[in-house]
Amino acid sequence: MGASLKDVAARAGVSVKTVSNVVNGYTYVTPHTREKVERALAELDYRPNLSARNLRRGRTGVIALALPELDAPYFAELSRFVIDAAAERGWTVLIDQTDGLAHREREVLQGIREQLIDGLIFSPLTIGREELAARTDNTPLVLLGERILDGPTHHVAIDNQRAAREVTEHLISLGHTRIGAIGAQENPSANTAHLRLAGYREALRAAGLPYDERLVPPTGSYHRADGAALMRRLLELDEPPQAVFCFNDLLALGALRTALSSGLRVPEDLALAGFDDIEDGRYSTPTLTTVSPDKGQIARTAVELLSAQLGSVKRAGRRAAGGSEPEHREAREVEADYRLIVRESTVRP
Amino acid sequence: MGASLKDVAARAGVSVKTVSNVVNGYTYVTPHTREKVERALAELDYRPNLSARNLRRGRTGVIALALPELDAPYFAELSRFVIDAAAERGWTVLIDQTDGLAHREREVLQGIREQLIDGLIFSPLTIGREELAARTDNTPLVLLGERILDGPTHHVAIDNQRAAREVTEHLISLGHTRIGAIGAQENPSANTAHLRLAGYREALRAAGLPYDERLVPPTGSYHRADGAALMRRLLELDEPPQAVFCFNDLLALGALRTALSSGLRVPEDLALAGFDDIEDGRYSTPTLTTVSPDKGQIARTAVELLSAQLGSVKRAGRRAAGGSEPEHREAREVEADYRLIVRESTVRP
DNA sequence: CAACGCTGTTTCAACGATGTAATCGTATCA
DNA sequence: TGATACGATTACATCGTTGAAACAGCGTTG
Repeated sequence: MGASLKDVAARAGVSVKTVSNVVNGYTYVTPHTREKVERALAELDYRPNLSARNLRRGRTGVIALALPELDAPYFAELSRFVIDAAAERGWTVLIDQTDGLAHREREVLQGIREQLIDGLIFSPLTIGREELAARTDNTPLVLLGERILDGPTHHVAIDNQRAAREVTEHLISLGHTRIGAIGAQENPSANTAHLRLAGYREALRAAGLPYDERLVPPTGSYHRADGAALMRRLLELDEPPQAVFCFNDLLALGALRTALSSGLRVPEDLALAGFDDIEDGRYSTPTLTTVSPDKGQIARTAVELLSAQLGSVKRAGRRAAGGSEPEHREAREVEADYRLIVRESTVRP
Repeated sequence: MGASLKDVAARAGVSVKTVSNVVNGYTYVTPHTREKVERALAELDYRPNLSARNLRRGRTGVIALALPELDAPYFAELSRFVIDAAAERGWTVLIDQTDGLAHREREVLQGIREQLIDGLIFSPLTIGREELAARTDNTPLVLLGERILDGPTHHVAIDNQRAAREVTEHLISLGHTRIGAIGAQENPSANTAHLRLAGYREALRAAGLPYDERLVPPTGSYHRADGAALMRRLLELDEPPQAVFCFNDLLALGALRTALSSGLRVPEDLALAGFDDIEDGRYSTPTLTTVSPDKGQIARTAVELLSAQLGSVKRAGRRAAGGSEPEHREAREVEADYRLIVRESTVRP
């Protein structure tokens, strides 16, 4: 397979290092030599051996993106943006699926792939503050979507609470007074769920509406099936809700399915709103009112934050003997943009 | 950062190689030594440096999965299965998005990541037989979904033509005589599209129905938007179809959206069928009749085929001097299972 | 008891690339 | 003309790991 620097050097009649210099754009090389080398490079179709280069340089050019499930559309869409943003910096992305399992998330944090990756973008589901603090691995890290406070960790997220509040206010503005929510979670580490719930309650309170627990059935996960099941429970109530805010679009699509097959008209009999703005929601019937986070911005920002950390990490080589104190750059919390998008599921055009 | 074998060896008071032996489960190590070493390993939290290991072994433990778009649900779902199957073998998956662009697909084939990956699973969209034959890189390769004949390439696919025929037969069996198809492609390399079209025509012919080109508008891509647009064109015909077979579920969901918002009832006024069985189609209203390829089987088979090739590739080391003839194991074509799943979009329950 | 064959461990070299320092050649200047 | 500076190239060590081979110790065997 691939030719090595040695092969190229032999062919060009120069030393290995000179070839290396040409490859790396070192300044002091005679045009004549450079040309010879470049011809040899081309003839042998030289490709640097990344393992070797990484071993020497202490960098791999690969970052990991750890997320719960690749087949949840939100994450699939986000991944695409992350991969694109990483590609712009010449990085390759490797994907780790945690399935939202605590032990898998812990493994990711502890750096299963430590030696293979330069950095980690992590969208946690169940991991909490303590686990994060207990992290010993010091691969640069950027968290997505979770606002885990007072940690020394960079993260990117939208203001979930405010967004949730706006959705709920929108439902209230339509005249609904009995508004349900699907997606509350009992796991105390499920930050996102808590924030969205808080936003929902805030809006109710501000409007002087009561908070009725029966309208907020908890769930463990956020798939269509959960949305469908929870909606069924809501419809069984003596006094079902007139509107429901689902904490993500998958839940909303599941709920929509239940509602429609129960003979309800949406939005006439029941208004439905989601969160995430996945593509499905733009083609469902009715189309889905939702919160649209700027996924491109989130991805780009995450990659930038990673890049910044990478810059300040000293080259591998021999680790500074004894120096074990973790670097304490302060964590940057970046707030990404979002928009409330009103569609047919809450307002007939 | 990470401790190296050297550090561990020093701590345990043995040679580096002995530590390596313990790490790699070499048999002949005294329980006593082993224990000492293991303690040191644990104390220093040793993790092998993969770059170094790979450099030495000529393997990286990473395979690439190249596909058009991660955010198309079919590919997202498939990716999850591939990642899982790879994980069982201790491999990590790196994802390459080609966007179905010919030049990106060519790059993938020529091995952009050559030095980073041990193997490639590739789901091409536009690449044809010639490009495949022109491939110089000899990283083990498995193709997905495309039946590119007489190439020396392993591949996994379902029998697209037969499946398409069955879908069409199903529509015919419902009594429809004017059946459209959405998803035909003009690009001669778009094998899958041609096979599905062939299956469709085969069914028509067998039933003695005429093939009407106007009912089969071509498209360049397979997104919801395309399905929606093409459906609009079909509905504008003097004599619109009574049933439409869409070559994938995204097209079908787009078409469904157009049909419903045009006031048609599905399936009463228009029957719709898709292909791929993505989760969206199980929660749409109506739910979607579709062909369900066994994605798990496809993924596992692809990984197995790759594994088999890897086994027979000689360790890196110095490439056999001069020996440049490509190995000619014959290509294995594996046919994966699928099922026709009839749902509400063709038959009211 | 010498030769042999095990087990257990070590030494050495090598994978391919690159940083450091040394070297060589030529032009410049006092 | 000899010292000096600098441009261009090279030798060497090194990153962390592992295969090959050597070696040491000890029990067997003819």
